[in-house]
Amino acid sequence: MLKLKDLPDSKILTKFAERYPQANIDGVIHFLTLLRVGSDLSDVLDNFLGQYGLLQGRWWVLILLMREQDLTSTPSSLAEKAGVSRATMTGLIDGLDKEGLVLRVTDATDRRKFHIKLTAQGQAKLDEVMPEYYRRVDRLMSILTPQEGEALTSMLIKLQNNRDIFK
Amino acid sequence: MLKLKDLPDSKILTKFAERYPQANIDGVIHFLTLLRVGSDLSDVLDNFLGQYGLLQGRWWVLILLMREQDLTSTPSSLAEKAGVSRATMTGLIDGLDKEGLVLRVTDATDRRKFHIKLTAQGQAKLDEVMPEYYRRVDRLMSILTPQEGEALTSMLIKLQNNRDIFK
DNA sequence: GACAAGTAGTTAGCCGGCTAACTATAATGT
DNA sequence: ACATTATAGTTAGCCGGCTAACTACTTGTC
Repeated sequence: MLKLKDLPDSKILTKFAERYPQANIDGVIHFLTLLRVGSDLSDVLDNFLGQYGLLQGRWWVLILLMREQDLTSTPSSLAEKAGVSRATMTGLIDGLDKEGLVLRVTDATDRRKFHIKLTAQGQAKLDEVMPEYYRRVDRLMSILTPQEGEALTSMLIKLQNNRDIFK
Repeated sequence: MLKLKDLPDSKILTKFAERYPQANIDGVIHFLTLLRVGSDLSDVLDNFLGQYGLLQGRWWVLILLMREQDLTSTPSSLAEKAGVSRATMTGLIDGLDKEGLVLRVTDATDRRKFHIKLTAQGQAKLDEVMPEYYRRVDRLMSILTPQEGEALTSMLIKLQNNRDIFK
């Protein structure tokens, strides 16, 4: 991804505008800024989680399990909720299982299925990570006023809902 | 990445709030929404570029070259501007070179260097992609008013500049 | 109750990032 | 001028995604 500081200056924009007169420059800048900032913040989050031996994928699995009443879910359901393929979820669960953070339990009535359960160690890992995670997100986001935060999310969701237009 | 529809509901939030009382829930939702929408829009862009045999990495290289006065730059400079490692840039240039979209020219005075030049085919590829790209970005972003777009970018840049706080 | 169709999970192999280590060359400092 | 340090680019190998193909099992239909 391009870096923010390399967003086009006016001389370059003119060159592009001559060749591609239909361009809506402001829209492009807003679009690229969104991609860039999203990607950078994602990197920052991965970096933070890495200090605890986690990455976004594994961390989500633990959180999704903690959300469940009985701390249990299935690979398919986890994949769907985490927004990754079932194949990827197999790998995530393998890793978490190996580290003892989750458990694979066979289903008595449907032998195709597994139940994935958050272990005490898994919960302990979350208890280690989450307070610090919340603290840092709070510090990051507190640069925006609550009203700005609401406005930001509302605009993002508009774009999200509008994204099929791009296809 | 988690899906938007799986942002926590109030029952789940209560559970998390009890265990992690320091959490600023609104901040977390704004943060996660930003990551999610950024990632989804990035996927949409890749998907679009894929229809032309490009991906974000390669596409950026072509654009960065077109920005140059003489359509020429060096691998290091391209890597820096595109925000990827030099190793990754080697691979991107390999691919573009093989397809005839760019050219590697040796430097007469410094034999460590190459000059990477956009070829006529490379320019033609951009001429094929860019008008449609601008059209689609315009359609996507036009869901926001110009004022909203400005506000969005201004907030994103605040977050971007604040991200070291996360480390 | 047998067979077709559907579903859960895994495996294999690809892809585009990354870091670290390497080669070649240039610049610097004593 | 020569040794050291720095720089440009590449290579090797890792990692976490993906899709497609596969196995095992269940469901539904005749």
